[in-house]
Amino acid sequence: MAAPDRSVAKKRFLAFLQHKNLRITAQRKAIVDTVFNTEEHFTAEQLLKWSRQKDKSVSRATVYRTLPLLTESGMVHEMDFGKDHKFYDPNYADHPNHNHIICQDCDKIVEFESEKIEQLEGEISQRLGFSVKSQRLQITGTCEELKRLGSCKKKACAT
Amino acid sequence: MAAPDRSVAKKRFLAFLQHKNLRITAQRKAIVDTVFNTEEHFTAEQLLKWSRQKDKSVSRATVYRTLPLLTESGMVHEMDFGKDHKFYDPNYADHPNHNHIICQDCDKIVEFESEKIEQLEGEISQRLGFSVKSQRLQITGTCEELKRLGSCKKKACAT
DNA sequence: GTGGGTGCAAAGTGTTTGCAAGTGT
DNA sequence: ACACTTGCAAACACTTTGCACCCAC
Repeated sequence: MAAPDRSVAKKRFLAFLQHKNLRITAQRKAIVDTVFNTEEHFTAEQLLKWSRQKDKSVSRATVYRTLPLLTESGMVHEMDFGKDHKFYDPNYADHPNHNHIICQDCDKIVEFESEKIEQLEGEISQRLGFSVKSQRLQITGTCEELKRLGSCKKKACAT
Repeated sequence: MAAPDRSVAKKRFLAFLQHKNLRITAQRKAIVDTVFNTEEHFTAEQLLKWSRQKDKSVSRATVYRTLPLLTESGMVHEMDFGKDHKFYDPNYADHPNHNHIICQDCDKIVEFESEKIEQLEGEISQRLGFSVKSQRLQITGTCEELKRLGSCKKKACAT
């Protein structure tokens, strides 16, 4: 449930592989299935764990070698919040310009889109003599839960 | 030249140290002088190099141990653009809410402030149930030089 | 059959830390 | 004096890579 048109993104990625004469191996299949079956942001390590549940032969190296392909294809976005590991976001096929807000306590990440902000970004970049290639607005804050309860549910659950 | 009120930031930082019962050693002095004598963004490694020009006894470890103090004091901001190392920005004493745009080729970083964006950020965060603690808008793009010449001056010079 | 792909373990990279000696206050 | 600091090098965490075998096309 709650599965948007992820299958489209998946197909696009497989096409991307073929187009580059890259092979669709069992390991890549497991990784790709995993990526496009979740709507959550994930880390390399999580992806490894999840993929291994589908195919135990998936190695860490293959995950790390596949991740750049996923981002290169545009189907997945790499996000660096300054934490020790990067997060990957499989929702870029549908929403290529969304932004993120992350709770400083529980790492909860919420996505949002704002045309106004996009527009402002464009104006400012132009004024400064840049062409925008990508943008990311990261807001760090405390989510309501944290404010009210002193900490977030998610923190307790996040293993 | 082009030295704003950096001396103020420096004094504030030294006061911050005293307030925490931390000592003003020769090494810290060299590091702090370096930080507040530049208006450029720098990396840990650059800071080490520059500081050593003032005091050869400054070690990498001390730089890495001092950096968190600088950011904790609020006088310096840590920025993670997803590159392999972090950048530090000594301009936050004056402009606590500025944003950055970085050239994907030459790493040139330009700062800008935008009240409108700040305002939008506040609105959006509230709607999503967050309280903003800090925000950073990072735009990655190509600077005019890169577009016109195929690469940036700065890249050639950056050693 | 062949060129790309894989797992493994070793190597890298930026950053952190344990320790014994040193030093501001 | 005492607690904070330091440099050094070893340790870390995440990611990348060399290599010999493997397999999708």
